[in-house]
Amino acid sequence: MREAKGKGDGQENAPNFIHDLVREDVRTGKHGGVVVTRFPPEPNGYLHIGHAKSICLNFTTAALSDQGRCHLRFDDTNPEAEDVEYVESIRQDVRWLGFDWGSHEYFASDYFERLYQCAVDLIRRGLAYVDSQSLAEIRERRGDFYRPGVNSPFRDRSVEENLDLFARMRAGEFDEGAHVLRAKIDMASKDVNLRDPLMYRIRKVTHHRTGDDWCIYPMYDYAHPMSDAFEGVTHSICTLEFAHHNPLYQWFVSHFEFDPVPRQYEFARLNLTYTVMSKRLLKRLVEEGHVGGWDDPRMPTIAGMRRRGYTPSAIRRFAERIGVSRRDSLVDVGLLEHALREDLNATSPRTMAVLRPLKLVIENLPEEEEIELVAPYSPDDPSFGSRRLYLTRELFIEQEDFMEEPMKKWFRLAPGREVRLRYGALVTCNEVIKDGSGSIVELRCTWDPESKGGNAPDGRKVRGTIHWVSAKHAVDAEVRLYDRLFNEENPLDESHEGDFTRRINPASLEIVRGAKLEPSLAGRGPGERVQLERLGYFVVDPDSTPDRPVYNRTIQLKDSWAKLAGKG
RNA sequence: UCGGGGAUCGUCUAACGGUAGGACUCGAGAUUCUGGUUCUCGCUAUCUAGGUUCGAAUCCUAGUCCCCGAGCCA
Repeated sequence: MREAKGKGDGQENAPNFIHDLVREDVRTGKHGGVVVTRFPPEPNGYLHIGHAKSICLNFTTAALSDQGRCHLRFDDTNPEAEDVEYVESIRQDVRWLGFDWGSHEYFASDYFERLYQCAVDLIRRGLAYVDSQSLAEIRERRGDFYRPGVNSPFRDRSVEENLDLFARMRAGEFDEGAHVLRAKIDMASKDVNLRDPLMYRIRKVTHHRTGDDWCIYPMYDYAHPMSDAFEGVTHSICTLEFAHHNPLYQWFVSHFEFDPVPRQYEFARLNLTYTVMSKRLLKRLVEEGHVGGWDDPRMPTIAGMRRRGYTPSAIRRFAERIGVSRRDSLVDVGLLEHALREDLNATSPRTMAVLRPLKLVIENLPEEEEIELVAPYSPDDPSFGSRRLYLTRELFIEQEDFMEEPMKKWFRLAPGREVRLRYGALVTCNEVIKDGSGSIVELRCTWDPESKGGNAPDGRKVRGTIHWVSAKHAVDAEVRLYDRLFNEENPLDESHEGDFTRRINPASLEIVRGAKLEPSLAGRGPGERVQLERLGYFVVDPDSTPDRPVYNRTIQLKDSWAKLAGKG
């Protein structure tokens, strides 16, 4: 696969405070100049473009040092929400984006025994205790933003009793909710996360990897920093909502002799216009049938974008261009689309297809004649090669490319007007045939045989060039035209009426069944990308078969005519 | 009523006491067998009010607004 070269893709000095800071650490030789990062998804859903930003950041940050590496770690500490189904999809998505974690694939669940032993160690040192309050009591005694918490009556249990209780929790002697293990920090802390946070809870649930080996499971706040430390992570990068956990993160890792001691850094998560990014909301779109699934081409999931025809390098370049900072932002999806077009423009072969066919008959071309033409796949790069087209008496052109009463600045076909059939010939429209109801069904034209191939023989100016296919050679196809999923920049804006699903764009998918493809488009397999000239970039959908090709519109070309026409 | 984070063109993001720059968008033009691409030019910003300084987006003071935080979720 060709890649757009030149501007971007790792070469630019992208704005990124994490990179700045890590470069400084490398320069000063911190951790021996080595940088270890990790991408830590919970296997409970599909990855989306927001995760892509994080993946790019983690991998490119690690690449800042020669011996740097980025781990893929599944944060699977909550068996109730997680499933192996997601593990493979996550691997596939990260790989597809172009990143390689080598042998460094880990699961928090692989650390359960070690985490348990570390917890025992904390108990021995009087830094953790078993609390036997009910959930409601714990919540009540935690206090709130304005009032400090109150110590649990179980806070001062002896080490022996704690050890015994914790062992029996593990052994399955207690019901869910009977006890929890808590870190003994400070119930009066202004930071509610430090008010004796829970480390373990009892869950008699089968884990997707450890089965029924465990009935106590560590909490994120404990498992995450420890996992980072076990793996030798140096820079633990996460989104801003975890900033409050940083003191706790440090508390845990500082109580053991880790080298290096990992440190957490936070950045602002990605928000994009005209979509939603939360797993919960995306799940609703799927479950309520607003879209066809997690890989629906309208979804901002990696799987959806892949099916839509996005390229990994466009996503990477986008991630790099938007930069990394600590401010909340809502990135214009136009930035993503620009990166996409930039890549597709450089890599897609040009072909022709007609979405809404209008028959055009060349009266001075005999029925049996087939004029063979060679058309390049790229207007400016011969290495793309070429394919054959056939000019015949009956052709299809786009309904939109004919206007019976042309408005001003109309360059396309109209009665008495001459246009160029792309790589074909110059044709002039003589007559418009209509059916009983007055709709145009056919155009009668003549062609200038001197213009074969599309060149004006005498250098005469022909402003309009339109796409076409030979009726005899055309292949029928289904084409799915996708547009943005929501009508509003921010579907979650509270000033709107009702639920966010009310902002779904009813025209986000239009299925065109009678599209006519040029022959070269028929044999292409799922994932192949092309430009349909003047229409946009398209990709073959997995639903496609040799007899029944299905193309998805990835994105339209920029259209300055639409802009002009729109202004009246 | 608490704690933490953050405010720079329409959008994203630089400038770290010394010319507010880049990308996207938008506008004008050139080129063009895609009203595409490419090229040229242009418009648009430091949250507010004070202060320090020869000089402030940057430092100080006081405000304002936004985001996050009280799961046995991550």
